Amino acid sequence: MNVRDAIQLLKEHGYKNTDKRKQMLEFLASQDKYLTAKEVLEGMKADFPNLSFDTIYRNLALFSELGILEMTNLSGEKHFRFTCAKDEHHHHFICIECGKTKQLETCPMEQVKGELSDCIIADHKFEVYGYCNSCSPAR
Amino acid sequence: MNVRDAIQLLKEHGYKNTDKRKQMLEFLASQDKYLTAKEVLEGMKADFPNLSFDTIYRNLALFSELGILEMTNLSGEKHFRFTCAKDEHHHHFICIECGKTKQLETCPMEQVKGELSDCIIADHKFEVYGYCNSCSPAR
DNA sequence: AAGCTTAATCGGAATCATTACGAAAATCAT
DNA sequence: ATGATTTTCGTAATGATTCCGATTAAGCTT
Repeated sequence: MNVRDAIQLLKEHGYKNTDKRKQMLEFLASQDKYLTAKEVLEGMKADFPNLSFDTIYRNLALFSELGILEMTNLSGEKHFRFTCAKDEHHHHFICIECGKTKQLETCPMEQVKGELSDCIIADHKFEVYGYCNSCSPAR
Repeated sequence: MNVRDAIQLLKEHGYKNTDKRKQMLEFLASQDKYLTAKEVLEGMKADFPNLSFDTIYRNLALFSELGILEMTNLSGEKHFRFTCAKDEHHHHFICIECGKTKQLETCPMEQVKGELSDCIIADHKFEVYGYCNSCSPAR
């Protein structure tokens, strides 16, 4: 996924290509981390001083639906990041300090299926939190 | 963990044993699922019609700190459940329909450590969502 | 058992994230 | 350029959670 693909995807689904959407996508693509709606808004203030929260939230939700963004809930707040280049299913390590993320190879679902043979599995969440090599706590 | 142990734990830490705390613990212990603050409040309305949200939230947070409750964030809302009898580290399957939980044996952290040798791991979250055997979707 | 100290609770207001909505502006196909 | 449809703005509404001053209750001391 990249910005061009994302815009193409929007068009294919009948959504319009606006300056704000393009800018949002570019901003999100430039950050290798999960961002809150507020952080996205602030990252765009320079170019669009009157940008509304409605626009941010509506587009974040839309982009997530289309698979352009990945979404997760961190301490009660929605966070979004541009979908990783690697298209396969994956999980993340997330740095508590700087927010940077790292894709993980491990997915425990194959192993867990045996334990849940009597259940219908719909979804799962696996995330690892800690300090990345740049942020090892200096204490 | 059971209600008696929990009350003992409160005392050891200098917290008082109130009727409301006891009732909250009993209610939570009686439910094998994650509950929201509101659900706890409603479960106690019969006995304490004027119970305040402040009391619920304050005690839920306290109980979690002391390890009496397990907490997780489900679609943006805090949910709490009485700590499972099995004291070892574990994760949960959570039924989307009825909310009932099932402990899992699988924990992917041993496997993932190799991938994150350059990071300091502080925490992780693993949850599986789906339909339990009583709730297989009737469609 | 009464008094005292401190913690717990109430009731309601404040905060924060998120969603909703009518009016105005922008996009895209024609 | 025109018109139909989306998108955006500005702001209000909602819902969960936290905060706070005043009141009440627990548990210790005598």
